[in-house]
Amino acid sequence: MARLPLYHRALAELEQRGVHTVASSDLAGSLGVNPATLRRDLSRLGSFGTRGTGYEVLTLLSTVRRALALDREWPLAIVGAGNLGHALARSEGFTTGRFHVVAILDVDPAKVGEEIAGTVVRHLEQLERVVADEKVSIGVIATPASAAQDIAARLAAAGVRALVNFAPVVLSLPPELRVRQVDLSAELEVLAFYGARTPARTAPGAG
Amino acid sequence: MARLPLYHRALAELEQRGVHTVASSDLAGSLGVNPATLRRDLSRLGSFGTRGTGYEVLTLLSTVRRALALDREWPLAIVGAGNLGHALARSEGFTTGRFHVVAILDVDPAKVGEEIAGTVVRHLEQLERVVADEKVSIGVIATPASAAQDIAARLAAAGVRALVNFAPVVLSLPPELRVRQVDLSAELEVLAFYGARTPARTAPGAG
DNA sequence: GCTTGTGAAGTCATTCACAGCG
DNA sequence: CGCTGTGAATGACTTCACAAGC
Repeated sequence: MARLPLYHRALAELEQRGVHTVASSDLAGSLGVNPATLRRDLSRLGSFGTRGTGYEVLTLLSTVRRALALDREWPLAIVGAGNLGHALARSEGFTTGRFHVVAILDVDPAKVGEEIAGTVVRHLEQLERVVADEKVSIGVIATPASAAQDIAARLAAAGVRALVNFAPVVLSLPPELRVRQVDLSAELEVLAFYGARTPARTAPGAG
Repeated sequence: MARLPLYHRALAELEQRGVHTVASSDLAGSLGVNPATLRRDLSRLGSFGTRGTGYEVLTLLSTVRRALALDREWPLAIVGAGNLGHALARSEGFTTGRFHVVAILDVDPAKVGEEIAGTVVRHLEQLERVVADEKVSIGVIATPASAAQDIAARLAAAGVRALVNFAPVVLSLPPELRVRQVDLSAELEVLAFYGARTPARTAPGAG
């Protein structure tokens, strides 16, 4: 369920603000989602709202958190210590909450030994050992496209169960491996596609 | 059509390799897509293959390229020169082909003046001017979540037509603006969700 | 014989709309 | 009354399957 993280974030924010209760229409509205969709999503979790009132923020938050399995630790390994690898290792998303970067790997000897956000870069040779030792469950591929398939296969063989792939290649892997593809140029290209179709807007301030 | 970039990449690669002709089943197979889906997608572009033979790579490539509007220039502005902004400005996806980073903006005076991949960081104040002067059509938001909505609104008002948002917030903007949301922690959370449901795999090498 | 292009069927997700409950 | 939870309706997209054409 790809919308759960969205709900999770919104609920965490409501909790911060001390809100106790929220109606599906309010929560959905702030997220640009149809209220019925939200209610159906939540009903999958078996979660109970109160008719006439809405959902209790605290209860719902912990239900969603448990559904997302954010009540346990998820050790990450980042492969590729280039621009992107650096940025990811330091990024809030990859260091906040239950995700922890436990290893960064690279082939380049010049990068090995470097410390990024408290983690020392190790040589790619050690991939299998690191995955086993650190019980890495999610691998992050931030290598050039040419290396990605090989790295993915090694991560898979080493026992990793899920991958986030930032390299612009379609990975072929055993189907039990969960893969999320994040493709920066594809995002831009999709925008170009639609942008070309949208009539040009008039200058700043107009309209 | 979110699959076009995929086709585009695969076709570019085939062209590189000097392949002249390709069948839908081959192209689709290498991309993990159903051949019928691929054929239907391509037929939307009005593109013609040859029955019994397949598609001519060169023709198809240029058709797809034109459909993606990659036959014109797309000037980008990156807002936020933190870890992610740096990485994006230097990343291949953002510098290759028809996308060009024409401006990088940040509030932090310490960052202003710094040169990243040939572009000098300017102060956020200049956003409106830069968008107009450089005819920026796509804005990239790489700021903290707290700043994103404000920046997005300014970019929109300044005349930008599409946004890629890396900040973990749902932006509320006029609907004629195309927005692509890229959310790193959401990707991880989705994997955690599925990962928790998959039975644990046995140790490396087994299976 | 091989592969495209596409009606028709099938699948999955979203949304409507309302009964049921607080 | 208001809001949830959910059958039923809708809609979007995918896939099948085959006639048409090289």
